[in-house]
Amino acid sequence: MPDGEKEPRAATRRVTLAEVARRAGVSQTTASFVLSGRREEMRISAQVEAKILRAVEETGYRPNVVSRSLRTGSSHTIGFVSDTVATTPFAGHLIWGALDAAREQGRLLLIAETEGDAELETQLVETMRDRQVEGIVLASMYTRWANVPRALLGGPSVLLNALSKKETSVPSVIPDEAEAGRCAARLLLEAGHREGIYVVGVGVDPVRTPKGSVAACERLAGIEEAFGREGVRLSGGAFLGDWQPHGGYEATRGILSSRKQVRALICFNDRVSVGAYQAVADAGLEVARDVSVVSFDDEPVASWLRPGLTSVALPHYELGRKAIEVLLALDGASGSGKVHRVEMPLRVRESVGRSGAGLDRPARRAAK
Amino acid sequence: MPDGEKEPRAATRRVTLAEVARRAGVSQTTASFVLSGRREEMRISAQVEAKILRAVEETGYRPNVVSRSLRTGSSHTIGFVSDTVATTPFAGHLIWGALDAAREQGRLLLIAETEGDAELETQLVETMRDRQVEGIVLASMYTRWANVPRALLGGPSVLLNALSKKETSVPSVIPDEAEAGRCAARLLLEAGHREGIYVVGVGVDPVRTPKGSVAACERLAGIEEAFGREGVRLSGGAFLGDWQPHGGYEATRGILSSRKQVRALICFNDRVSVGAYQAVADAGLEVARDVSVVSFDDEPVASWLRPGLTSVALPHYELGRKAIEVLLALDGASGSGKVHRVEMPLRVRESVGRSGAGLDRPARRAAK
DNA sequence: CCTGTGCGCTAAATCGCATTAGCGCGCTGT
DNA sequence: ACAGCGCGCTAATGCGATTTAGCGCACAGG
Repeated sequence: MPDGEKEPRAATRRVTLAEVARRAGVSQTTASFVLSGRREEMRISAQVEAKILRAVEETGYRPNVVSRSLRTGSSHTIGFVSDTVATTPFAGHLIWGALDAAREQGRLLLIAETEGDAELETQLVETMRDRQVEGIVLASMYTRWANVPRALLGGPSVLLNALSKKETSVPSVIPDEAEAGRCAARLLLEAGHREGIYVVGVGVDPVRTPKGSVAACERLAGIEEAFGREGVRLSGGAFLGDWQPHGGYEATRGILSSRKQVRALICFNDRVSVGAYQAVADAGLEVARDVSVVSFDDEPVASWLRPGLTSVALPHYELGRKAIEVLLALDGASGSGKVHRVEMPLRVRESVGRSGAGLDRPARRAAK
Repeated sequence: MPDGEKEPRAATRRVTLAEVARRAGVSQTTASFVLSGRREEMRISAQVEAKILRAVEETGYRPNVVSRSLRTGSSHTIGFVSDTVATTPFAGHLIWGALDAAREQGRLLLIAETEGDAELETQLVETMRDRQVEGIVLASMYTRWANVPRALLGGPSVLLNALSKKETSVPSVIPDEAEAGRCAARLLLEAGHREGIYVVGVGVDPVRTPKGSVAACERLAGIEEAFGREGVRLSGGAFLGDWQPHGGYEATRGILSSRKQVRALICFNDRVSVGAYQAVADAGLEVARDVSVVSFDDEPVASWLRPGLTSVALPHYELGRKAIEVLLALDGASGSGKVHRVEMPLRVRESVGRSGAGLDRPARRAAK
């Protein structure tokens, strides 16, 4: 056999199964059976198989997935509808995970974005069903409570990073925010912190959290639970409508100036932490030595800060994967509203110091 | 008419065009013509049209796109294949723009990711063609030279954020990096800077740029062109293999310690700038007052830094849009390798100060 | 009265594959 | 010798739309 000569195959008409069959001198049926791996089952001889495979090779035949989908009713495609893939940049990892899981199972993803528009959401879900998707993942970019649009009930679906407000049969995949809160609290406890601990992002005097944010509520609950178990109480908190650096800066400045002792901050995301770092520096203090900081999300910026920011990571990649896995495992009436929680791993860096490391420790005994 | 009672339509079998036709008492053909807006052309009476539309309304008919695709050969779907959507988080805006442009033209996006694997790339492109996509956008997450995989030639396609190494018929959409370089340089010139200007990210003594990076080459070329026109020369540069904060920090530290006067830094991306800020602070200097900084990309972090980082933005959203527009405007043999450049807008913040603002200006006269 | 023409609609083929039902052949058993 | 039974394969149908070819009817013209 000579060296495989490869001409740049022109954009010519595609080869069909019928042509392959004709070339191999068999029926289309036989070719179909062989190519779908049902040779044994259909007792097609090995010779015939060889002829068909050769014809496939020679013609460069590729099955037309559209046609197959029409016949079988499923397109090996999954719809991924999100409110905002792009506006929350690093949540692209949700898609990444979903993409990987889908590819492993021979699926592609059809994606669309609603930008929070409910009508558009319904429309897009229907457009996807029109394309015979096997199922739909409805993703939110931050963990929140959402309404399940009716259109979603027309077939298999999964909520990603969202919980239904009402009872529903649609399963959810979300990060385990409560455990993340406990994890952050335990970390501070282990470093010896028992007082002068503030949360930045949510209020505690009257509990106050950004609207609809599951993350805020569950993280706070987790934090208070873990502290409560050790008899420790938060010294205060600062509510923020959105968790951006500027708000974090102002809030932290407020905390640092008006209270007595500030030993640790639990910032509700990394952007807030960025602001907190700036405020700590402005106050002539040093993160870790004077004020410990724990954060959530683990965005890239967490590793860019100095000292490196210890953060409980949002497992976006894993969430994306899990959503696809749950979706594809769904059959019929199963699923039934189950909530799958994915662990949020702790990324330890240098922003937490031992209690009293930077100052003498007058308050240590006073605790409890 | 009573209030529209809405029962949660069960996941029942879909209504087909045949059923609609039967219900309206007309042939499938007629129904098809009406629904595809060819009523006038086919001289279908208005009454018949009304009957059909009513039947559609009553049954909630939605056309099966798969079937239509089989017949027409196109699925109103565009393939979007990227090397890494997710690893470079904020480039998700590429997808965002593409998504918007596609939706405006009634298309959905089928996406996949190669993670740089050429074989996988070919495979995915073929998988998409198997699904009868109208065309394929092959996107790169940073502007670079790339090989056009053969599979791409099997139909319409566009390179996004990438240039072909060889002559090709595939058009490209990329940011106008050279103009961005000129823009950054002009900004410094306007602020009175004429010396003590360093680039961070690429070398200048022997020119040295990260492998395959169009951005690095063209930005540098633009910078030198704009400066050259005014008789200004770069005082030096620091090559970095990858543009991350740590490298930026080290490089800037080197520049600040070993040279005489450092008045301005042109950092080749925002991450490098993050490191540069830290190094400037460590040296007891202040950004803008002592050392001006201009950057590229305009990632979110640019606005988080203090003082805010002036940066020439990568127009990801616009790039994504443009790619889809170019793709859909492609017909047949047109396109033919045209390179579309999208303007990179300047985002002015506070990191550039007037030359000599922070010190007395002994060197000012010496220039030229 | 017959033919021709245009109007308004329909029958039927088609897209490419999966799948059900069944065909012809050779072998076995009585 | 003939029925019965697998074996190895094929004919034909259907998925749900689009589209080509053409049908019947009413009306006009000769």
